[in-house]
Amino acid sequence: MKRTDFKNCSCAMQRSMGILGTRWKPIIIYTLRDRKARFGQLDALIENISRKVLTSSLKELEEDGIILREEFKELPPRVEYALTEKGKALIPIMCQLAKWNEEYYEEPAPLIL
Amino acid sequence: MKRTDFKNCSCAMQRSMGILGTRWKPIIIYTLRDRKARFGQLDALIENISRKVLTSSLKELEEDGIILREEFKELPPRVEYALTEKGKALIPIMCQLAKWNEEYYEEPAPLIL
DNA sequence: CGGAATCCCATTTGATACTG
DNA sequence: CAGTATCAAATGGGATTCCG
Repeated sequence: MKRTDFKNCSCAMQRSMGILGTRWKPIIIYTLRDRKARFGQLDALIENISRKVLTSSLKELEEDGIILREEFKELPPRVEYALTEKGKALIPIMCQLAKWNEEYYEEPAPLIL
Repeated sequence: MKRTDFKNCSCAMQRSMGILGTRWKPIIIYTLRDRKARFGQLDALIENISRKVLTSSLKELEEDGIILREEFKELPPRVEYALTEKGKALIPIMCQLAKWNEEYYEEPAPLIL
């Protein structure tokens, strides 16, 4: 069963995971919680993400109605990504998820070299 | 970069995804929100999950301090899984995630065959 | 600048059968 | 019952190059 098939499951949680159940998508949404951002900005803001994953994730999130892609016909080209209402509804949830980690996170012991 | 490497990132959201950023783990946690459950119960309650994925997910969630595995020395064997405090702290978040989907979910058009 | 295209590897997920 | 073992397949992910 592929992930996107989850979207039509009878369980709401499974449907949510059909949209969000990857490593990077929640991070992208979290990054857009308080700003629009251009492709290059997202690439810079999100550590370690590759352009390919960023591209495909943005496309899928757009298809799922989470983000909006706005293309300006300029030179050099400019594209801005922002959350839709449906996406904005996820902001508090994403923030709680980050906060949850901070509350239970234990620093890894520093390596002595 | 593998998912588990996320756990030591500087970004709290990335660290959360290092623990939860898969299809099935949030669903497992959600299923345990109001009950303990045995392995077989989880397998039955969670539609379409395979035993292998269930096994490995439970093991990792235990390592990450999200769930507790209690093994009873009986015959036939009995094992119960329950959320830890750290895991319980995720319950409201998981519930909001399910609720989010219900609010924005549109029934797929029925197929006419 | 914002991708798309290509190539390739790693990880995740899955089906099935078997075991203490 | 609660897993393992095994094998296979899908998906995710990354590096690099190219283009309008």
